[in-house]
Amino acid sequence: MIIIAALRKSSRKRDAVLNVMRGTRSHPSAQWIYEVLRPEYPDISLGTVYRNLKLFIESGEVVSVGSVDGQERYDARTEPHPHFICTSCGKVIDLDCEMLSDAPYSGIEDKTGLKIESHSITYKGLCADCVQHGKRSSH
Amino acid sequence: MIIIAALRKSSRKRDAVLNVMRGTRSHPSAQWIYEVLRPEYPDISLGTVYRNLKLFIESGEVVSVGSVDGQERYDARTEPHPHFICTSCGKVIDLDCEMLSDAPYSGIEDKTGLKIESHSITYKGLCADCVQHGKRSSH
DNA sequence: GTCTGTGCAAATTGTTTGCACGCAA
DNA sequence: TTGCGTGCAAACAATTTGCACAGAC
Repeated sequence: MIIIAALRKSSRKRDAVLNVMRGTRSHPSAQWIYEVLRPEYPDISLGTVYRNLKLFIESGEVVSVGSVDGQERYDARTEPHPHFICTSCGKVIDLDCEMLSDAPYSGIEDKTGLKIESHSITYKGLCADCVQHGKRSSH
Repeated sequence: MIIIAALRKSSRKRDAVLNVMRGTRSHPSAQWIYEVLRPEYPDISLGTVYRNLKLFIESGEVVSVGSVDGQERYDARTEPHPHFICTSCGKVIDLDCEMLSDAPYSGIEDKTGLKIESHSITYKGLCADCVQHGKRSSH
């Protein structure tokens, strides 16, 4: 599928979407990418962002972090790593420290008959900024 | 907040929503709950299901498992436990085995300044049924 | 010519909300 | 009476899609 990705690709806007994804640690939404690209590509459309994100997800170059406040958030760092989501401001932060060992798959699979392909760990709470500003969890 | 929940509640339909949630292990969507309740409450509306789910989430009696195929899925078992999501049929399964220790919070919090309030572990892949029937991951 | 990527706007879909009514205190 | 729970339908918002066109080959 890397081959497929290599075959089927390249256009200025498509590349730009991937570059934005790779150049940020903010785990963006489609809307955010759209707004970042508009200055340089004034005629880009949100549909294009969505279409290309979907392609990148199929090819494995981008991964979804889940949906925050109703918007899907994406990540171009595809090695599994834990995320922290601030329930006040919606910020998504990488927690590079402490990863679940990637071994337990086989044990679980043997017992359950499942075929596990990925896993994710997500912490929720208040980010440092929101703690400082006395924000409260919006739940 | 248990007190608040105890004060503000009780209506046949509201109780019915919570009972459905507590009586299933299927991690239902609002739509699913609605369809289960309709035989007994033919005039119940989807809005009521959503409104009451939101209340239960605020009171902590129900928790969201995340969104699967565009629909939010809920769980009345609120103690943290890992989930498996089948990327072919959308089934959500409890993995009672193997839970991340709940200790690491303080270590992470000290280093990062975050206030962690919850965490979740989610595995994705194919469930036993879909493996057997040769289904493929829809990604 | 064909094929692919795109803008645009319309359609779709899950969820929320405004309003009026009905019931219980 | 006041207040809360609800049905209903409209509103909303994120995402998808149909269509016509542009540009690469």
